[in-house]
Amino acid sequence: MKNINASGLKMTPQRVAILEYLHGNTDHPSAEDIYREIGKKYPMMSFATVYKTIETLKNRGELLELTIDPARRRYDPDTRHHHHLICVECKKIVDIYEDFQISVPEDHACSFEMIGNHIEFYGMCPECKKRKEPDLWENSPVTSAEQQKREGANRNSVLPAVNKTL
Amino acid sequence: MKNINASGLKMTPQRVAILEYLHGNTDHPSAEDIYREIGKKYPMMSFATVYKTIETLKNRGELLELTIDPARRRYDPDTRHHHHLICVECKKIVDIYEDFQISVPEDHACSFEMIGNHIEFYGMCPECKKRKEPDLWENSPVTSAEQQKREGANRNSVLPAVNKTL
DNA sequence: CTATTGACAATAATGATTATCCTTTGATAA
DNA sequence: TTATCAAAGGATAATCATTATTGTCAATAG
Ligand SMILES: [Mn+2]
Ligand SMILES: [Mn+2]
Ligand SMILES: [Zn+2]
Ligand SMILES: [Zn+2]
Repeated sequence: MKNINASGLKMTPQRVAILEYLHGNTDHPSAEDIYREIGKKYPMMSFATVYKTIETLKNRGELLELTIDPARRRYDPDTRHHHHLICVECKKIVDIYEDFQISVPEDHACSFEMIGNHIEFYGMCPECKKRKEPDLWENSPVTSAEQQKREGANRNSVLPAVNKTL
Repeated sequence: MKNINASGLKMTPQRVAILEYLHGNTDHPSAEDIYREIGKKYPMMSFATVYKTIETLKNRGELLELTIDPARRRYDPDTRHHHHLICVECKKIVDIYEDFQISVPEDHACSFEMIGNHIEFYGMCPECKKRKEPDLWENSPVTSAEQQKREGANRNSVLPAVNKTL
């Protein structure tokens, strides 16, 4: 995501805003995250413009599309090779820059020509861990509202497969 | 995915058909793949039934939802912990059962409680490799139709991020 | 036999993403 | 500076996958 005004693409206020928002951002935002955040400063911005700019940046190799969340695509302005640790509860994503030297043995690779890899780590962030702890210490039954919320969060879970992958 | 009629869930012709299709299947099919295939034998089957059955199986822990393909969800009846190797060209997915013993060092894990991980390997399958080779040996310019097709395939690529991840 | 329940099909609704269409604007050079 | 024009933006319609709703039916309990 280097410099704000890279060569070759026409700079517009909208693009500057998106690039500024993305620059150094480690939140792995969705298209809507980008749209919503920038909308605060530039309410006239169209959602279509966000999508089109994302597409442009992807094609230029300046933005990665993460396929971690089944509900929506997330984007990563850090195009260096790295991995991700995802909170199965709140869906927070943190970068992992370890180099894991993994490689598939020839005999298991089905003659594929290897290009790369990406590891998704699943876990629970400290905040979510704390938020769930109380249940273990309370003997009061959860209210139906709380239960509802919890089930809902689970149903829309970013990582349904993940919980089972363990 | 064990026995067709596991305890607890009512067996119906539709479910039997889906379970039979899924049993031992290593294609990681999408909901539509399942619907289309089963439709050959049972044309009266509803798409909604496929989705509901998928949901049921997921909840029972007998089916994993893969978030590998940004365009659609894919399902895996093999719930054992394993990884996947994906052809960036044709999107074929093959299972990798190696145990990679990877773990994030404490100081990089942001105090997350680790739950699991999943590795996506990217590569090109032998068939796709062969299908692309000719270009290297031909000096004839590609036709606009061929070019179009190639770009189209790239635009809709299952793994746009992947090519860049390298 | 009748009520209950779970599953089905049909179909509507949602939500994210993409496409279309017309207007505006940034960059270039006369 | 101004004319030019392709690129970019905005509004909005269309798609596509997925989810929700509704009425019907069949198996089963009582
Ligand atoms: Mn990242
Ligand atoms: Mn698999
Ligand atoms: Zn969390
Ligand atoms: Zn292939």
